[in-house]
Amino acid sequence: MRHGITHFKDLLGGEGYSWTRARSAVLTVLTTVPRPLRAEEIHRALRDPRINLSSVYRALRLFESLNVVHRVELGEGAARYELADDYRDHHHHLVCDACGRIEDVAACPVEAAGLTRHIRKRTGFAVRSHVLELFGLCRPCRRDAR
Amino acid sequence: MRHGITHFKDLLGGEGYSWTRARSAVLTVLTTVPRPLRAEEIHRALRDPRINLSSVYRALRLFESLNVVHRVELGEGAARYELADDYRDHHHHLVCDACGRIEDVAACPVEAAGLTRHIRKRTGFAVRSHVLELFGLCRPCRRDAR
DNA sequence: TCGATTTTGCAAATTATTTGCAATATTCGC
DNA sequence: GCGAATATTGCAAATAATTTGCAAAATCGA
Ligand SMILES: [Mn+2]
Ligand SMILES: [Mn+2]
Ligand SMILES: [Zn+2]
Ligand SMILES: [Zn+2]
Repeated sequence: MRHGITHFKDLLGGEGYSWTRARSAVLTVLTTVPRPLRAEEIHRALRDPRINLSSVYRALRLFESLNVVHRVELGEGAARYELADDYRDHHHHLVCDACGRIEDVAACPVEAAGLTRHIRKRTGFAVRSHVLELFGLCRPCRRDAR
Repeated sequence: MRHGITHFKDLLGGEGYSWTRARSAVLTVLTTVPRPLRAEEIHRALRDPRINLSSVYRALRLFESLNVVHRVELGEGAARYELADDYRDHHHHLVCDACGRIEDVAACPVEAAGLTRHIRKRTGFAVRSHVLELFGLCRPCRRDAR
C-alpha cells in the first residue's frame, strides 16, 4: 500500500514542508472518501474544529503543486479535489446529472484514440494535457427515469 | 448566411424576448470576434458606454438558455462565451499554454471514437454531454520554444 | 402614440478563494 | 526534552467573477 499516511509525511518532509495537523487531516479525508470533494466538504469532514477553511485551501494548493492532489472542475462553481492515483497520471469522470454521483473512467479515451498524434499531424498543435468530463445518467438513475 | 444579426432578432422575438441595445451589441461582438471571449472582454469591445457589465452577463445567460451562445470553461477563473455554431451542436478547443491562442477542433473525438456507446456497454452510464479541452503549444509557439 | 411589459443601470450582495499578519506549531540541533 | 529559527495557522479582511433588487428607461403591440 503505497498510500499509508506516513508516505505523505515522508513526501512532504523530503520537499522541505512541515507535517502539520491541517495537512495530515486533509490527507486523511482525501484517502478516506473515494471521490472528488469540495474544499468546504473536506473542511466539514475534518472533525477538528481548530482547523480553518483557509488552511484547507492552503493544504490543497500545496498538494496540487506536489502532484499529490488533482483538481477536478465540473462547472459547479466550486472546484473539487481528489488524491492523485499512483498508476495513472490522470483520469476522467462520469458525472450523473440526476444524483450527482461521480464515477472514474477506467482508461483515458484521448490516449486510447491516439488523439494527440492525430492533432499534431493535422494542425501542428502539440497537445500536452487535456480535460475531459462526461455527464449523463448513472445506471440507477437511468432506471428510475423510465 | 444564416447568421445575419436580424436572424437573432427574429429568434429572440419568436421566443418573446425584446430586441434591445445590449443584446444586439453583445451579439455583434460575438459574431465579429471568432474566439471565446470573457464577459469583461465583450463589455470592453462594445464601444457603447451606456451598456453595463451586468447587462452583458444577463444577455449571455439568456443566449445560453436559448442555445445561441456556448459557455467555454478553460480553468481561468472567468468563463468565456462564443456563438454556437449552426452545423455542430458543440466543439472543442486547443488552448496554447504559451500565447493563449484558442483554436477550434474540427471534429468531436468523443463521438468519432464511439465513446458514448462504449461506456454505456461497459458501465451502464448513459453519457449525454461532455466537456473536452486540450492544452499544449500551438505551432508558432512550438517553433519559438526550440 | 400610449400603456403594459420587459429590460437596464447602478449599487449592493453573493460566493469561492486568497492574503496579511500576529500568534502558534513544527523542526532541528544541542 | 529544550529553545531558537522557521514554517504554518487562525482570523478577519480583501479579491474577483457573477448575480440581484429596485427604480428608471426602453421596447412592444395595439
Ligand atoms: Mn476520480
Ligand atoms: Mn470555439
Ligand atoms: Zn445518478
Ligand atoms: Zn501559442
